[in-house]
Amino acid sequence: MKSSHALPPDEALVLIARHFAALGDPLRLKIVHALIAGEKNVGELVRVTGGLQANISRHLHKLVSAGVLVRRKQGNQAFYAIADPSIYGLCELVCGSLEQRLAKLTKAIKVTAKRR
Amino acid sequence: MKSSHALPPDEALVLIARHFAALGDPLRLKIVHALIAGEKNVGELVRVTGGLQANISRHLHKLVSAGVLVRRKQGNQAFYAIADPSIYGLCELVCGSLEQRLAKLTKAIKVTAKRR
DNA sequence: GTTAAATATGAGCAGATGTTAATATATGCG
DNA sequence: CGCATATATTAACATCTGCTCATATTTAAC
Repeated sequence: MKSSHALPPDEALVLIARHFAALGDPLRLKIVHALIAGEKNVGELVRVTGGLQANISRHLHKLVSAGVLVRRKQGNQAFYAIADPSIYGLCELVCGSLEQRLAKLTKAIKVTAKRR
Repeated sequence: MKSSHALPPDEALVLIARHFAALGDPLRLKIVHALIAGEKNVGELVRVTGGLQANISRHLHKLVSAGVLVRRKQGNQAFYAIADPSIYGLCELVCGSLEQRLAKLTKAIKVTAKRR
C-alpha cells in the first residue's frame, strides 16, 4: 500500500500521457461510450458513431495500443471491448467535474446578464 | 442518483475530450504533479520541470483553459494551482491501471523468454 | 522617470494527428 | 476456384501541437 506521490519517472509520465491522450478525441470517446454497453464489432461501431469505416478502424487501433480496448477476432469480423475498467471511473470523474464547471459558467453568465 | 449512461450530446464529448487531451502530455502531467504539493508560481514550475519559461507558460495557459488549473496573479508573479480535485482521482486511476498493464506485459515477456 | 525581474505572446518550424478515398488483406460462401 | 463481406492499411492532405527564439507586457525597485 505504498501511498501515492512518489514522483513518477519520466518514462511513466509518457505512458500515462498516452493513456489520457487516447481519450482526448471526441470520436474516440464516442466509441468508448458505445462499448460501455458491451463488446461490438467494427460495423456496429461505424453505424453507431456515424464515422467512416477507415477512420473508425484507425481510432480503434489507437485505443487498443493505448490499452483502453481489447480486440477479439472471430471469423470475418473483429470485436472490440473495453479492456480497462478504470475507464468507467475516469469518465464519471470527468463528467462530474465538467458538470460543476458548466454550472459555474452558467451561473456566471446569468449574473452577467442581470447586470445589464 | 440518476445513474449514468445517457449518451452525452456531441458538444459535451468535445469538452470532455479537451479535458483528457489537456492531461495527454508528459510535460503538462509533470506540471500538474508538481502542483499536487500546492500552489506554485511560474518560476518555480520552470525550475521543477526543467522546461523553458515560454513553453511552461504556454502549457499553463492550456491547462487553465481546460479547467485543470486556476491562475492567481499577485504583484509581479502568477501563481497556479489545481482547480479541479477530480484530477487526483484521475491520476490514481490511470496510474493503477497502468501498473496492472505493465505487470501483465512483464509477465508475458518473461514467459516468452522461457520459451526459447 | 530608468532599470530589472516575472510572465506572456508572436512567429517560425518540425513533427504528430485526424480525415478521406482508394486499395489490400483476410475470411466466408457457393 | 470466383465473388462478396468485414476489416485493415496506404497515401495524401490539412490541421493541430509542442518547441524555441525573440520580443512585448506588466510590476517592482530604485
